[in-house]
Amino acid sequence: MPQLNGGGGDDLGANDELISFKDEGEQEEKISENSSAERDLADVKSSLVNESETNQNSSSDSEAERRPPPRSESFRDKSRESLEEAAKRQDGGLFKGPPYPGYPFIMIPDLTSPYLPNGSLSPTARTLHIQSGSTHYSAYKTIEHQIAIQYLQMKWPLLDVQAGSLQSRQALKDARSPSPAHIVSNKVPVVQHPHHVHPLTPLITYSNEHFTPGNPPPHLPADVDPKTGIPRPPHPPDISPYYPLSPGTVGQIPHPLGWLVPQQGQPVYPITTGGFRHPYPTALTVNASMSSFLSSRFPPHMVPPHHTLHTTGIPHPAIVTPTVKQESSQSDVASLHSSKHQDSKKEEEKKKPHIKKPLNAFMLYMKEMRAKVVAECTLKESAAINQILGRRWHALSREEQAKYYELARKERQLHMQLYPGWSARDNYVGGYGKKKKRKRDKQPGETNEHSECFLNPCLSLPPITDLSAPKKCRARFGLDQQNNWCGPCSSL
DNA sequence: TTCCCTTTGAAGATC
DNA sequence: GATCTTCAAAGGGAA
Repeated sequence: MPQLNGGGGDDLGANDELISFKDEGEQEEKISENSSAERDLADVKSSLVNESETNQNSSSDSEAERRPPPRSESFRDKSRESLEEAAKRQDGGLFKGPPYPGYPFIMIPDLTSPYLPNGSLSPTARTLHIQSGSTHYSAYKTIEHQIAIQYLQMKWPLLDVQAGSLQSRQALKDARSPSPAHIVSNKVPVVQHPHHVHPLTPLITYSNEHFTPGNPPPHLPADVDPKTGIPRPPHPPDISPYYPLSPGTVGQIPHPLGWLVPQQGQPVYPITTGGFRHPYPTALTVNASMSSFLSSRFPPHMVPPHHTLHTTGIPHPAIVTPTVKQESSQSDVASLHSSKHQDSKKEEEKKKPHIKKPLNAFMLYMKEMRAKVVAECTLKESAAINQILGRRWHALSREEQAKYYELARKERQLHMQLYPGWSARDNYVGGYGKKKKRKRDKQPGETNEHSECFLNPCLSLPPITDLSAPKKCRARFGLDQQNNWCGPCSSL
């Protein structure tokens, strides 16, 4: 793992971000070997975390020591080189692989949520089933599969997938099959953490609808983009469980990390350039090299105002056009009472898309795990859920967290590629120092009336003693578990 | 309708 | 460099 290299290679590039790990020591390792329930493990780990936090000063394995030295090389320049190289390969008709091997850019909706409705991990989510077979695909899909294969090989060396082989391609295809038949033969289990879904498992997020074995998309040869030569199927009305695109709104290119948000179906970043129309809006996605390649050829500032939209004209969730309040005759009144400067400023603000910040590791983790926590618990309030997720985050192993840090790093990298001039400051409402919302300041050592709150019955996590709002117990336990409320809450 | 809550991490601003 | 502030997601709840 990168964070364990201690200044070694930086292939994964996440070692500069692993900061939240606590000294869990060998004890945790032993505990991890114990295959007891995840909740118990989380409980112990969380306890260890708390303990280590209190003894942080005495710990020789400080965060600073774990944190590898920052990268000396300009990551941006490095990535740009990779992108250019990838672009050249694409010009040649084939590109061997993405510069960011962490992106398969293929989605399987039915695997993106590995948890059963009751919150348990589904068997199919633990094992990637590969089935042999034969079929023929277009050259485009072959490229996509090669990318996926290479990605799989890199991420899961134990996965017996060979690029270029019909078998592997078919395996990939069949892995997306909704049919239980794909479980029958040539199963290739993927090593995963015993008590957590491999964060990258959802990367194999094919759309079974598009790649049903033996059912090649009939629309493939029907529509070919005259510019790119890439088959461009019409957008089936029921094609996307993620993108509420109307028929004909083809071309939205989901974010490579869209698998992380399968339920919301929100690709994080749009391709701000036009001209590229993807034949598989949901099943196959363009990789970072492709998107960045396009972005590099058509930088955002060269894109007319419609760059806040996809080529389809569908605004991307990552770009939120500032909502302009519809004031009746407001324009007339405003024009009378405001200066031209103010008008122009407002217009700029209106036109300026709101490019959201890239998600950090924890945000990515939250997006993936929120549904599970909601399913496991009866909680509904996000504040309470986030508390649980925060504790679970600390309970994650280093390796598991490292995956999210790596993804977050790629998020930032891609974001930087797509929006070179963007700054987090752009999203500051009212500028720095002018709080948009005032947060409640916690006084250190502040005792709260919720210290009576005890073990969370949902997650078996250590007691949470920093509850501060009267609605905490209600949020945490729900109305149907008022017997677990603390005294003050019960008396409310 | 808008903001708060709540979490962690990243990034910018300030001292 | 340390500290502070804001924002990113989420959705119920409060104002």
